[in-house]
Amino acid sequence: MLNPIFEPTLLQAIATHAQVLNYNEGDIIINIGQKIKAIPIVLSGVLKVSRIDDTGHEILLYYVQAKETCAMTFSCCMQENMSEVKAVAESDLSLLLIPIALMDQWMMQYPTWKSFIMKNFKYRFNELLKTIDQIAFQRLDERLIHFLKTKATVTNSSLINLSHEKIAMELASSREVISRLLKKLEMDKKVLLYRNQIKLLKEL
DNA sequence: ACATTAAGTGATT
DNA sequence: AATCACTTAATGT
Repeated sequence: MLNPIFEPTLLQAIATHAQVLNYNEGDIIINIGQKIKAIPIVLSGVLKVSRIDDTGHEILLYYVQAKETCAMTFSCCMQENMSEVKAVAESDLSLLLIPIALMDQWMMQYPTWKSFIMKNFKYRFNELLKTIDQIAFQRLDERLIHFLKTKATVTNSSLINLSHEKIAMELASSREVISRLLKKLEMDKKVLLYRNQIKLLKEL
């Protein structure tokens, strides 16, 4: 599956050094403060990366999808640092784990590895800028709509199985506020609300 | 039928 | 926009 991305010799190196791990939906892959010992590449499924503040508030940073890797890992792994973020399996997930010890060597040895890392870094950085923009400049209702939309694309379904409480957590807001915003969206025929479920309508 | 959890609402900061 | 206190509705046992 990684064939078109990496050169043959690198694929061999991956085969001998990397391991594949499978996770179930909801599994915590890494938490804040844990040591990072490998670079994860998503083979299938979706990985959610978020930050947690000291009072337990959570804020969604981005999703990592198939053939992508988590750029935060790079900034952490250079010095064998602790993770600054929390990563959770958003769906059933299959990860290719590459020991960080190989990073330096591979960067010099394999051009396709280097460009893969660079490409991901750039993409991730842009995603982060987007979420910063949202938090800084957009109102919460716009953030909520954006969240619902990306959630829908990520799960490939317009039916979102989340409580208002969970959504509030992801957006670092509170349940009541999310409930009221969703209620407005429902009035505008943008969504349908059920218990633990939200149906997105095409008007959104 | 009852307990538990999700969602809705008004008031307050 | 967040928090509190309270109500109402849905769901599990």
